[in-house]
Amino acid sequence: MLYMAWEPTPLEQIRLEKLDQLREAGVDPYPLRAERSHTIAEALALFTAAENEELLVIACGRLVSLRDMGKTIFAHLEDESGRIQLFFNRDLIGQESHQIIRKLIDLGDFIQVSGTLFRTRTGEISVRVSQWTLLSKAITHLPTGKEQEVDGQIVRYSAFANVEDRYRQRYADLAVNPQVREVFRTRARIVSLIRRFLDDHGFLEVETPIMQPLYGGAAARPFITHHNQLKQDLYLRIAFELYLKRLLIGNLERVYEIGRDFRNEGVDATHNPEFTQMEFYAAYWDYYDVMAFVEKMYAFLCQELTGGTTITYQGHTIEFGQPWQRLTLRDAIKQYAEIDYMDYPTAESLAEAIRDIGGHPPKGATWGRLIDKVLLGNYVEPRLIQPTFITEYPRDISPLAKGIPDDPFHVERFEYFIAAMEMGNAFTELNDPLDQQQRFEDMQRLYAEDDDEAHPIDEDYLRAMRYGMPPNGGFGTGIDRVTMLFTDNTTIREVLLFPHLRDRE
RNA sequence: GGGCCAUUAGCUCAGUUGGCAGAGCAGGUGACUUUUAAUCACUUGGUCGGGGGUUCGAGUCCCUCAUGGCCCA
Repeated sequence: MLYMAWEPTPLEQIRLEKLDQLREAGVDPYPLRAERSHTIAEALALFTAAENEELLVIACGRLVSLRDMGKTIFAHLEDESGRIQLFFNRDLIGQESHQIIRKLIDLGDFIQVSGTLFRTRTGEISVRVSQWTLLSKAITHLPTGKEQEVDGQIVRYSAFANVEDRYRQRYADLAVNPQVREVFRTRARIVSLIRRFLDDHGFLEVETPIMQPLYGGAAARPFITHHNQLKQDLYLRIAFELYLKRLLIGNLERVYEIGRDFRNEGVDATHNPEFTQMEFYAAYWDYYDVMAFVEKMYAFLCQELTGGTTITYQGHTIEFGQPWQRLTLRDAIKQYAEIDYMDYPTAESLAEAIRDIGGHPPKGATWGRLIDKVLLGNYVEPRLIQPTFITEYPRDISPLAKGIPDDPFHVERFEYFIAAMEMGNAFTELNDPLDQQQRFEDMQRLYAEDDDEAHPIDEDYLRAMRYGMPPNGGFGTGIDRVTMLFTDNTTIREVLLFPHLRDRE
């Protein structure tokens, strides 16, 4: 991001003058320490329980409304837990202090107040402020207008809604839009629940290199960086797969990692250059075991997050309370595109069949790529609203998955779909080192050097495999998309705190 | 990569066939002894995203660039 030198706006100029006046009045606008006895939610709960007008609280937070009535001033203070009304009276806090609030305190300032709780005439629980301190003066006013609470709902009359500005200044977005804070609380819960679920099932959390001498494990272009002292180019990882499977060779039976992947591709509603991935691998599982486990994991997530077995996503009710639909890729395409791709065993004939149904096959696409990107992506994926496993994928786009016996075309791989989004990918992992070597060599023949599917051959991975890898099932899923699903968001930017945007001058 | 849409005050937005750039909130000054979008009076605030063009005259029409959004590949 490009940072312009700061030129105070006229509004900021006024706040800067107030800052000087505060200092002249002996008020430190940025004191070292604060004190708090209760969060606002705690204070409200205590008072609601006992209606005790002796209860003294010290609360801290941001001023979100200010109504100067003359001798008395009403305000609302917000902390992360909630908001409470403040009642300032000149006779209680003294004339000078009263005057400072009226003249030098603004919306957005952080303050600390102490006082007892009471109900106003209209019944709102409020702090009868006896002392207050400025904790931090805001120079720039927050981008919000007035708001009120109606039946527990906060109604805004001038919300901060410009998408671009919200992402570029997420701090301001978070400060004024509580529902945005809630999305990121949910995201944190999802990560924590997934971690708990895996830990409870005997998985070991590990960390593998983000900067790698070779990249692999997915079809994507990497970012390249350079180590100066070692004079070595390094790739930011596009997947964790090849490192996690090395650990199975090392007799660790169940491992997982939650972390950042980096893919040098377009930026759109579902793609950010860096995103959060979870992958796990379990020895002695096949991809049927993985399917059963994933169903359980989602049922657990849904139960913990919602208390039930369903969520609503963009008006659709998504059900996690029963086994998911399972459909082979071939049957799914027969059903939704009315093509049996086994009738068209070459890329050329399949491309022709796709054109016949009005599709647009990209030039030079392999057989597997046509099935995956065109038939699955355009005809099947948009129809898969309820959780669905699509199984048995073409071999030429799945070099790390084990083949299906007596089927030269397919491998034991599934992807799963929820709400028409591709959510993740899994295989019965290939553990035959010689077959793996053959697959890598086939990929090099099939795909040009600059193709996403083309990868350098990882000789160290093949060496590792020759020591013996237990049969295993592996799984990967995007945490960002899981978060989109459970927070009912349609763009990845809404679930990333700081989504990537172009520089702006 | 292609198409469409958007960009106007700090925020949210109007702005007619091309004819003096507006509103609400925020801000400022003042009034007000418990208000709830407090209210009332007065009031400040603009490189109309940048650049170029057409025109007597452009927020408005044309070209171009930037950023963002949506759709397609």
